[in-house]
Amino acid sequence: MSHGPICTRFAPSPTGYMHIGNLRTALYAHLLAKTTGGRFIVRIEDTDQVRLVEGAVDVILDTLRMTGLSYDEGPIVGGPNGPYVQSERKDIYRQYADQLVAKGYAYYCFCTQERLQEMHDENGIGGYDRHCRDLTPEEVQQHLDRGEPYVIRQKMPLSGTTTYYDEVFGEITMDNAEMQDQILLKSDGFPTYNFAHVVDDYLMQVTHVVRGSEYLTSTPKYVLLYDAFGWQRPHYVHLPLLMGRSDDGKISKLSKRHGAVSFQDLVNSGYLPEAIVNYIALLGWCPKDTNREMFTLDELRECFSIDAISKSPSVFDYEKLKWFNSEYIKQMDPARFAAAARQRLQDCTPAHVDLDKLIGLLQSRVATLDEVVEMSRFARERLPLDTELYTNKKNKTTPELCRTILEDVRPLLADCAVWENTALFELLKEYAAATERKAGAIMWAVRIAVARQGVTPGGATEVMEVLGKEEALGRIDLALEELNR
RNA sequence: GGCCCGAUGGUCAAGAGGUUAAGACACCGCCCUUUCACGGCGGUAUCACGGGUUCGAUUCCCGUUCGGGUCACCA
Repeated sequence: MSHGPICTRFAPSPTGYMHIGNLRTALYAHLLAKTTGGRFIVRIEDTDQVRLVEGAVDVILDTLRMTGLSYDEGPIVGGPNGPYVQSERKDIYRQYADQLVAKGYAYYCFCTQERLQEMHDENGIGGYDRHCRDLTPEEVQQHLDRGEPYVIRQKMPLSGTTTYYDEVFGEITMDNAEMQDQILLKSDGFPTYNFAHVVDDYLMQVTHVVRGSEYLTSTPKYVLLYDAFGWQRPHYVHLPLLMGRSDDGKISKLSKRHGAVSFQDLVNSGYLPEAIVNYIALLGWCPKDTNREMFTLDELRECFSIDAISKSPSVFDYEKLKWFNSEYIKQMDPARFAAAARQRLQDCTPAHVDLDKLIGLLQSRVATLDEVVEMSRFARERLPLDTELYTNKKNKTTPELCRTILEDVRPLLADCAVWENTALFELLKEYAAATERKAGAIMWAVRIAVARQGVTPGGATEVMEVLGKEEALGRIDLALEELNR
């Protein structure tokens, strides 16, 4: 591939949340650097003063910390080529923009925003007529003397083509005539992304630019900038986009309208960072020579490679994420799961409920931590019960049969000295044997009566144990009352 | 609309000039079982279309179609 150590960067703008597509970009950039023992840099691209969001940098850094995407240089930790926040590098960009103007690769533009607006067509697709491209130095000076606001634009070649090589997509060629004289330095003195990232990537010695493929067609403009400065172009690694399907079935770049698309959203609804990382790693990349799907970050660092990155976009599938998450929950250290579950349950669970037992039943049955709450509703309240639930084809139960069973079993349970799963199980089995009834039928009747919901975490005796003797018996009484009505 | 990119089941995907075209999720069925879940076994379903090149194309080339991206003082 390439010679010398690889250096990649993750350069998000602080929007206040970490989009899952951005996280995948960060992951790949991190992996590419780390598989080869290279450097990974984090740089904050906050040149849009209008869209600044308070605390947004923390969101980014917290996400990287939670996912384990460690970086060698970046905000707070610093590094040899800092600062790593673009708003703190304002002077640097101006200096390089001036250099470009002096070399004839950029020029001052004094056109008003109103004038620019007028050139946009009905679809808002604009063009700039290069009105100021050929202003004489005297004219420029006159405007400047009048104190008029200005921007600095890149002077694109008017003919010919520009070609660059992308590590994923191969050779990309664009007609120079397609490229606008894009703005490098805005009238507020801040650079645009188009300019700032080129300067920074050069100064920070980034060797591989990893980013989404939405930049595929604007990259020729950036390589022209490298050429103008006389800098060596970096390697480009454009990633296939992450897509979402909206209600009308249309597929497009994953965005908020597709649901929870930020890392924080997913974590808040009970997804584990490890599961999220594992899933998104496989969206657009596939390990060589293996069918394996479960990967820790360390394992990914060992087998990641650019040539296994796919070219075609992939649709984000919440079902598959859920599956990964359930696998990770099952593998979770029980104590850690218990802590997470307890946090969600303790405030809404009545005192008579054996929370530890309940949590123990839950771990192998939930796909997300949030499901812990929904799945234990039965323990929290006496749900409205449809008598038809007593009817079960397989166990051949009917409401009438269940009533008989419950009447029989109620005194036996009341006499039960040790209110514990195994003892209760034995008791009910003895009763089944004595009456020559199917154990399944007994269990069904009892489970429905005490849980009052069709799907429960655990069987009849486990449910009873969780509820405690008093509540369980109370519910059997209630069930009998309802069945005798 | 111009330009750029892409196309293997519903989704993620492996694959290769000759294969019974892997695997995973989802779905369906069966088994296990104390319900549910877990687990086990099995099943339905894919190479967008048309031309070439070739003994042979899903794989290579061209076109079409479809999908996506992009054309900002946003990144």
